[in-house]
Amino acid sequence: MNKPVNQPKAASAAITTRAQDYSQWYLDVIRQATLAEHSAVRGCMVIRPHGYAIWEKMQRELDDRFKATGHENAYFPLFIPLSYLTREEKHASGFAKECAVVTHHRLKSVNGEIVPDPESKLEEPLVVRPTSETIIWAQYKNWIQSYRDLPLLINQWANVVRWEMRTRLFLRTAEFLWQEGHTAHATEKEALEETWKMLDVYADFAENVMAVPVIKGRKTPGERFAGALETLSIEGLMQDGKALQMGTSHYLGQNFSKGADVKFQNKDGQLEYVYASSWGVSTRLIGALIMTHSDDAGLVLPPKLAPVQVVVIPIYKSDEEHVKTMEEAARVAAELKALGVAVRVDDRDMQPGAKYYEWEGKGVPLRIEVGPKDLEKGSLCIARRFVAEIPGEAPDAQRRRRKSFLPRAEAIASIVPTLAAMQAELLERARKTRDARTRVIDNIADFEKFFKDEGGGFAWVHWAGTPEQEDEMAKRFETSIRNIPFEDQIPAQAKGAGVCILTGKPSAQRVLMSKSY
RNA sequence: CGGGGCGUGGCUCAAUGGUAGAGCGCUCGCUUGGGGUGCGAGAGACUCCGGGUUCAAUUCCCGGCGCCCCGACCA
Repeated sequence: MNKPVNQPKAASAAITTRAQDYSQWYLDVIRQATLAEHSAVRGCMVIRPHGYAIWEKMQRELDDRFKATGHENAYFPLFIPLSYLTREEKHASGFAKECAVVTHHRLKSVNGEIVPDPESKLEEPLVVRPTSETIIWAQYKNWIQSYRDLPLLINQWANVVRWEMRTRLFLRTAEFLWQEGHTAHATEKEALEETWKMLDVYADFAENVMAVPVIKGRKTPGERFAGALETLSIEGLMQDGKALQMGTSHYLGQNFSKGADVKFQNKDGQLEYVYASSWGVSTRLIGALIMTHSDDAGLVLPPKLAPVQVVVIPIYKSDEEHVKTMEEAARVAAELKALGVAVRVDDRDMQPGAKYYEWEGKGVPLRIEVGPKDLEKGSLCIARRFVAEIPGEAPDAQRRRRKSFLPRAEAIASIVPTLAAMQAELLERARKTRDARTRVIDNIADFEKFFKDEGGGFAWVHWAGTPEQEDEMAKRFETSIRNIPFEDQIPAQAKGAGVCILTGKPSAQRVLMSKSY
């Protein structure tokens, strides 16, 4: 008997910039936190309850912001007649390669095999919506006649399907959940204002709810939404140095109103095509959340998005202790609930340590331990999911530092402020991580060094190249222009005019370049 | 769609041309309980699908499907 012993695999690989390891780490966090998994259906994802609860929290926060800016929710069909999609040529060709198409409406048994009934072939194929501009504007034609009907500010929460070549949980799945806003306006100015306003809503959500710092800017023409005159985006930087587009807002001009023939009569009695915007964010944001905050112990959630903000764990030996600590745990939970905290008591028959690992993996920000000693002293033990890092610190030392024992009343009173502090700390931490991976770069040699030797990140560079030269950069360095940041997004040391990093031609301002998802 | 890797209990992985093992998880019993207690018993796999070679295929070959990495693609 000289067989090698199979070592159980560590809970997660270390966070690293190597693509394969980072990808494995990402999947490990998702599995450990039970957020989602692959479905048997190609490229599709099953979102587990914990993952879905996070999405629900995101929905609520976003929805509040949409309502506050005058929007209403509605719902439109899943199926788009093929002819609708082709009314806007650029739009149609932009999505042509990734559409799921329904061609039959009935099944039939042939030699024991169930197949689409050839006799049930649809006269016109139906496309499963990859986005809803066309079907919504077909409807808007009936809703809009007069300037009095404008602006029309509608949002839809829905699923969409894009048959992508390569999928990745949350980041790019064949089917995903999102919201899409579709607004109609009487003037170009108003539609543009809406486009910019909703990008601000997204940026506010990303930073103040997700605790992910983002950079707002305009996409280059090549990266625009198919059919848009202008596409704005917010871009975040993940822990492996790759950028993630976290939300987009499009100015559509009159392209879709012309395609669907939506005209209105203005105050002067003249017919005019309506101006449009559309904007959306998706479950991809959950991917951003994972890749921004999580660590080797699993998921880290900002308190505002944690379905469980505090978990209370009773610790006991005897039955008597069990009863008493459970009573106290229930009291603590009730008091926290009254303060508006999402709290859960974990009374499962398990070792306490095992529960700690499990809830940490799920990203719960705070844990309260209630043991016999606490009952005796009138205290509580509060453990944080994360603390500021001290380089080189041993895991045990950090673990000790994460716990604090406080008098009961003080402990209860500290929860809400501590959650608020952790929310702020996460944003601060993410900002530092991002800034440490951000460089102002003025020549190709430094650019190459940054992306090939130093792990890469955000590069502020001057650019005056052609689209072909953008492709050249992509081939050489795997980088692209994430966006052309707004003036107020540019850090002081990156402001001002200069010369293009590739061509040496004059450039008015820097753009944001990086590798990306 | 091109290049590479992979597909074996729920999870992570071994092994083998003669129908399979481990760790973790799960169930039961005792034990333990402020960071994954320990011991014992038990359940759980037609080795991704289809075909070929062979007396014999989980293993070798071909095709398909799926997953991971790179490329292409990605409002």
